[in-house]
Amino acid sequence: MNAKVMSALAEPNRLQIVELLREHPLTVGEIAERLQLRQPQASKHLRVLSEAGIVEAQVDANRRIYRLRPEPFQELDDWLMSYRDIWEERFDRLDDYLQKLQGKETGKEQQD
Amino acid sequence: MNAKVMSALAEPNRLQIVELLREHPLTVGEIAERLQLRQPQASKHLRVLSEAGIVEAQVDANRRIYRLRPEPFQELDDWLMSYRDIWEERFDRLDDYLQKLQGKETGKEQQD
DNA sequence: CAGGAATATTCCTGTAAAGGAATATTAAAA
DNA sequence: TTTTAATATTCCTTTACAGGAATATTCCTG
Repeated sequence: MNAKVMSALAEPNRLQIVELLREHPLTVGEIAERLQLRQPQASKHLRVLSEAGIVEAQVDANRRIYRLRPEPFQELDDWLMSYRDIWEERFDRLDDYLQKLQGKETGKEQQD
Repeated sequence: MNAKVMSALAEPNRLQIVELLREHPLTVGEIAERLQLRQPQASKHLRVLSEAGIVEAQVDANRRIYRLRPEPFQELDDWLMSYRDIWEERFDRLDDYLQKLQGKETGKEQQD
């Protein structure tokens, strides 16, 4: 997984921007308004999201219409899939591991 | 989605810890060794991960065996699913939106 | 109980990043 | 061409956080 994507999403306002854009693309001004942000901060956050590949802008004269890009979401999904064993709770190899640890010390003595 | 989870995963070392733990639970010392971290830094990162609910420790006398918790991964998956329209690239409502923008201005004059 | 191993915590410092305010840029409109 | 709207950028300040080093804590073992 890409730490840049994660850190872009780590900021609450940016996460909210992404949630907003889930509905449909929006201009900077609309994003700022809906999220009660000042325009410059909105632009800055959008820049970070953009550099992380999470959003892209379509230029429409004066305005930029921002929308989500699918790639990071696909990557995130791929990454998550590699954890399927864990989050489906089929993950109980702890006992095995404890035994392995015991194994290293065995040869000395065995209490219960 | 929980921004706390995201920001916990935003730090590269912590992301690596999670990737390590995907295989199986590990002690602090082992994590530190494999990731070339000093023990205190490993402990600190594990604390952050722990407070985000991403890992939990099982106490084994002197040592703590850290393992992943399934919940954040499930949440992440749920969150991601709400973006399915986007990351499956079925997301092309931009045209609609542009028309909506045009609509607001229509009534004054219409150039192409 | 003394010593040592594994881990956590604290204190310090440097740095990155977020918000505020002001300003630059670009394109349309008058 | 001046004005205005939309957006981006810069500068400044404050704050959060990561790493280093030292130390505290806990538990085992002799």
